[in-house]
Amino acid sequence: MARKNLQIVRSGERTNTDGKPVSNVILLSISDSDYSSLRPHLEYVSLPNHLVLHEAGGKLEFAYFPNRGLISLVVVMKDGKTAEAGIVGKEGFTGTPAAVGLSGSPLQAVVQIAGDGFRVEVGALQNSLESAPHLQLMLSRYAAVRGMQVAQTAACNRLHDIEQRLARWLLMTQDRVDSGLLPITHDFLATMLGTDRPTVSLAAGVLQRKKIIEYTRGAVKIVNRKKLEDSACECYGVIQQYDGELGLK
Amino acid sequence: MARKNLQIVRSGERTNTDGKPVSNVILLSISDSDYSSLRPHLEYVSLPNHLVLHEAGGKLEFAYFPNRGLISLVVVMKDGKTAEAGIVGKEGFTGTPAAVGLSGSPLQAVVQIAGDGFRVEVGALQNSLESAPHLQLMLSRYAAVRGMQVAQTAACNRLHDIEQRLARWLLMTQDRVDSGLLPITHDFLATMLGTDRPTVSLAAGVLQRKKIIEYTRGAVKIVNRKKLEDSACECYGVIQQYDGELGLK
DNA sequence: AAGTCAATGTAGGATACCCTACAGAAGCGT
DNA sequence: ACGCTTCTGTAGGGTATCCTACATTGACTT
Repeated sequence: MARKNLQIVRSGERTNTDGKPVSNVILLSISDSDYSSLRPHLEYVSLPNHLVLHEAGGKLEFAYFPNRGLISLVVVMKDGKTAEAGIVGKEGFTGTPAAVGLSGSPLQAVVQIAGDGFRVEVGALQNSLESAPHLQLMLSRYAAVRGMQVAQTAACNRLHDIEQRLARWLLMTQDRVDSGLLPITHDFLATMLGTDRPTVSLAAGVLQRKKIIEYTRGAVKIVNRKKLEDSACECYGVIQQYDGELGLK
Repeated sequence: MARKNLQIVRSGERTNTDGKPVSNVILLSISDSDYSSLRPHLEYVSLPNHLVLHEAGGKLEFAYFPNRGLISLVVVMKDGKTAEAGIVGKEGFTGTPAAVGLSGSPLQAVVQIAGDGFRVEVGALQNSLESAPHLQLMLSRYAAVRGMQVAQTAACNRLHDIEQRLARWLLMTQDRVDSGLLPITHDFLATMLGTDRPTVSLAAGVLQRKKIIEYTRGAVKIVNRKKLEDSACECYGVIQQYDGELGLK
């Protein structure tokens, strides 16, 4: 059983200059030389619940590479309505526009499930990229894959009902946090799914009565993953497939 | 008034090896050296109505750089339902995944308004990119901007009603075809907007009675662009703004 | 001029969802 | 134990839109 520690040792193979271990998949996957050019600029940060990393429509200051936890990318309308356009876990990073020299983003980046990670100033990232072609490619590639996922989400938002979309969201989230217990309220699910809280409670109630999930105040537990996949729309499979193309999963 | 021709002369400054003039904005904006590495591979193609350039979920064979006309990127569900995730005119190109070394795309690319343009084999494009860093950057940047537009669309699909979305679509389309007369049927609008044909006819009828558009069989004419902008949701403005960040418009 | 096909007009029922409101329950601090 | 806040349960009316079906119109063919 002591062998289990092997994995922990591996994830500690890379650290930032403060000695904080890296488990972000992109940072682990790039070449040594590319990583070393970025490493001096990696600032370890904790990512507490509901922290807003970037305001919708604002200038990008930092790119974030999560180690753990989940960041949601949310479109915020003028009337306050919201809908999620993408989620980022340890397999990705936020601030994709910065990776191609753009300075703003219409998306709000908000911590949906607490965790930690590293942040880099956009300017420092862009400097590093000039001498780090492999990193450049990995970031562009991740951005392209997430673009496809967002496209699928766009159609899903239009064509599928709340129960399917809720199931899809839970599955995607579980994939990114490696846990069947998701600390999330109905209210925040409503923000993500672009609906209101009672509608979420209704849909969650249905899934709970089917013994697929269980939930209490502020946490959803996935009880029967198999059935949850059956409840989700095909969009989950499509998105998962293009995740796989990254070779990150 | 003869000076107006200047623009036409400019758009004829670049040609492919067959002497076909280029008016695709990306191809016109890149450096001479980058263009010359791509030029031998540019095959002139006409883009007739409803031609499918790429099937949803298939391998990418060609990237397309439109001169004129409009290409829609459409998500197709298993049950045949569809929703548009993005549109490409002369300001862009299709095949964004190919630009970062990926081979597939979940999106169907279909000609929505006839035109013409150039296509390049994905392999040839990827070869050219290695020695064309500026092109590489422009393609990645366009992909990133379109990603933001898709994100806005995703939220719009969830939060805004059919009349607003129809208005937005008409505005975005007019921006890309430089014409107030759009050859498009209600049926295809339904495919784009992720709804059914009667719903489109209803919404179009409302706009027509308000003297904002006029339509006959297979064509929509924008009569009052100002009012059309008032009818659209804020998403149009957001998308337009990020178009501007490219400096392409 | 008739025939054919594609595009649009329209209707009526079904339904999912939105919106608001309020009640109950669980956690948290004092 | 108490009060306060947050979270969830639930209801009921209103509405957009979906779905199906059918009529009508326009364009093009023969």
